[in-house]
Amino acid sequence: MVKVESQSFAGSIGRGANRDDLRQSNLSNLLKLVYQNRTISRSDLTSMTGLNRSTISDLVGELVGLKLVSESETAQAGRVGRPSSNVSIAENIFAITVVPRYHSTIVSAVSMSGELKARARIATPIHPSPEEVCDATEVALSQIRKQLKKTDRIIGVSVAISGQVDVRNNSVRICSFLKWTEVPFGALLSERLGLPVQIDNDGSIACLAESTFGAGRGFSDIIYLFGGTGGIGGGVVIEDKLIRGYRGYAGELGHIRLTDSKAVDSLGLSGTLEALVNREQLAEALGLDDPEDDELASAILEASSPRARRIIDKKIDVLAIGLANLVNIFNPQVILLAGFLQPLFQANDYSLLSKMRHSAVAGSREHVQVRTAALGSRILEIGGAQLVFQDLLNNPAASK
Amino acid sequence: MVKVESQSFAGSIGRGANRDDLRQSNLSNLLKLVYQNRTISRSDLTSMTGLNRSTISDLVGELVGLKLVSESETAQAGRVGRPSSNVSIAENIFAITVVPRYHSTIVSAVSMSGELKARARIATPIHPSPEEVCDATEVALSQIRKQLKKTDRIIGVSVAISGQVDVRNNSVRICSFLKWTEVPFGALLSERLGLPVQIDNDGSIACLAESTFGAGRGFSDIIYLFGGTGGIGGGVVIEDKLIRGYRGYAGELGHIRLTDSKAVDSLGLSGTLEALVNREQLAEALGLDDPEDDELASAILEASSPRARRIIDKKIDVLAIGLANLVNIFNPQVILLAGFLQPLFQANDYSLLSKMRHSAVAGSREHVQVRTAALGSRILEIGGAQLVFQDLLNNPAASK
DNA sequence: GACATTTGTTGTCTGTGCCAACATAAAGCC
DNA sequence: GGCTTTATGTTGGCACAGACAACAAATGTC
Repeated sequence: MVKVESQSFAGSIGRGANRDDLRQSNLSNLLKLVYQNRTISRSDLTSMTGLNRSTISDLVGELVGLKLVSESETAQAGRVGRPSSNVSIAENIFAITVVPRYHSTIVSAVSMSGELKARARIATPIHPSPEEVCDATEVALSQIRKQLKKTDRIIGVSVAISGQVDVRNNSVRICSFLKWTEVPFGALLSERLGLPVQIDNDGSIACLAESTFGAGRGFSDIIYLFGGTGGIGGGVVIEDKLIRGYRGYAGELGHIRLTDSKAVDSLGLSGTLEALVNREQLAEALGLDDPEDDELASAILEASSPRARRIIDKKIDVLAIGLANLVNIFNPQVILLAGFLQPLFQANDYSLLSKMRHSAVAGSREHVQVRTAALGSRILEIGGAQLVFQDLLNNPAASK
Repeated sequence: MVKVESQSFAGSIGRGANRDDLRQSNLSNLLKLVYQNRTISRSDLTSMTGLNRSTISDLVGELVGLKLVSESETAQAGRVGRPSSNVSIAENIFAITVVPRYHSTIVSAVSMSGELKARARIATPIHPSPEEVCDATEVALSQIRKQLKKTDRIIGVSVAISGQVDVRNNSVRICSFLKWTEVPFGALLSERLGLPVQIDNDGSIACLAESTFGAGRGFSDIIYLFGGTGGIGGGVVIEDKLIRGYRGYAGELGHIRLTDSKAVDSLGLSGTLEALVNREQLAEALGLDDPEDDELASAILEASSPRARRIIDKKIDVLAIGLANLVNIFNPQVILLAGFLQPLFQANDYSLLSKMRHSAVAGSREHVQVRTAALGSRILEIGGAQLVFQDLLNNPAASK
């Protein structure tokens, strides 16, 4: 599981730890295991944590008391010995995810058990003001609340921004798509809804989702690259942790300069990955006008005209160099490609891989795998929910 | 302080923590604080850890019992109240650092208190075999042992390799300067000396030193770039932790491709930072033949011929783009430049900074600082020693 | 049905850090 | 100098988290 905040007990130098922290740390670890597996047996918890049976019993009891997990009946049998009881994550704890898009804002309710229980799409102007997004979210939330049960609890809200987000101040630094600059949207929306709000870059959110529940599961060092209409975004996971940098702007992988080309990207930077590999150019080369994602994907895979093939090959070459740079910097286990980068990879994986390896240093290029992302269109909801649950997972006892 | 290994208690999901781990974690934190400050008062330890006075008393007592620290007299006065006693790191615990160079291998003994107590330089061939470096180290070590006292303890050895090191297997993947490929040098030297041996990339070692005791002190997100005869190496610290990647090859910052240039670097990769910004070209442009570091530095700073200035400016431009890429990827607090990159920066810092900012994304470019490195020619000894002490610092009680 | 195997529960124990009270050592004040 | 004030070290008792052992419960095996 990928951790957003390093709360790991006594992690940073200086702070000592007491018995209370010990308890919290163990509770947190246990809850994370249950969250990640949705349902898990107590005996598995025992063996995975290495803690004593009686301790697990005690800890699970506390989590049950906090109504964060529930114990269900044995279920699985067939093995010798007394069957172990199952522990399941609560199904009535919800995160609200907000995704502003063209023409509309999409708000969803995702349970801790991973279910998307309710969804509302509210029309907004093409370049909505912060207030207009707040309005839309408020309306959507009231609609969603009606669909939830009385016992359901909403614990927080996340917003996926396709731009730069200052995660320390919970504010949008710059978002060209929304035409926002320096908007303290976290505080704004939080005051309006009366709920804690976390905003984050969409690439980081998607990376979080993909690394925990998607194709990155089980890997500790991951690079995630997403190609969309807004450009190329992504995220980096190192030792199971999403890197954020000093302010949270880390991971602007699309704006890495690779060549001397004068072509510019969405931020006006020239010769970058995003400037040379983008959706519009591909759509144009394939004769498509504002295609859907899957439409573009099949067009890329089935392209036959020499011009289109040439352009696709060129983009693969540039992507290969971009990936090689990232391989040299991070020595990752796996690179995940999403959005239109996915069909680009599939169109000629051999070429991409061999050219990437050719530009990468010996050690790092040997083990690295390139894969397509596994999560579909709901990825921002999955990642956004995780962002919200993270606090709870890190500090279960505070949820009273 | 920068941690090499994440042992941070309950850090990775799954493993639970018991009271023993709690104690070890607190002991470790305390020892790290003493190590980092060389000498520190008990009251400072209390306030920095947040632990109780009596707990600190107990823990320090245990560290004294382990002979890892010693309590000295009050020393500092002037403030009201009973003066706090000082705790100092042991001065008789040593790390051996091995640095293979042209014509010789340099072996040093560095104490935990940061003192370089003994040093031996043994002549070796230009491209020594692993066995020849082992031989040299063995001879040097016996010389060094004579200079140490009976009570001095050597706890481990580190080797700084100017090449790719698989830190998992403790082996050299490839080192062009030594002409080694796939050499399990850690095991080799360890068997010969009967001491634990850790090998690592010189850039990582230098980064470790600079971030803990040098110009990176106090920063949590650091990029370190070193320019030497072998090319450009470096390291990256994120949230106080040196990134290693899957195998330990991370941080090959010199081999990032920036342009379409056909110039190749030491690994044969074209258009990379190292291919375009290197020592040989600078020396040649300045009319120097195999200059010393300081000689080259002053020549860069005092260059007057138009051709030399033009070449220097060109290199600054390329460096600016390289730094901008790193800024976009990592959103660091500070970038540290060492080796010949240092005078290059000083030659025209305004140009470097403005061009770097021009190619970087808005958020990240605002806070980032560029500084020159603070540690001098002993940096590999300082960092290498830290590598050796890391294990002890992470697990003080095991040192019995 | 007897037995082995695995898991959950309960009571006891150990050890770790906290706390309060006291002792100690300095500075400030008269 | 003697008093108070302030800050620190020390000591004994305490609370509580997790380990451990013994027992109970639930399943499979013969």
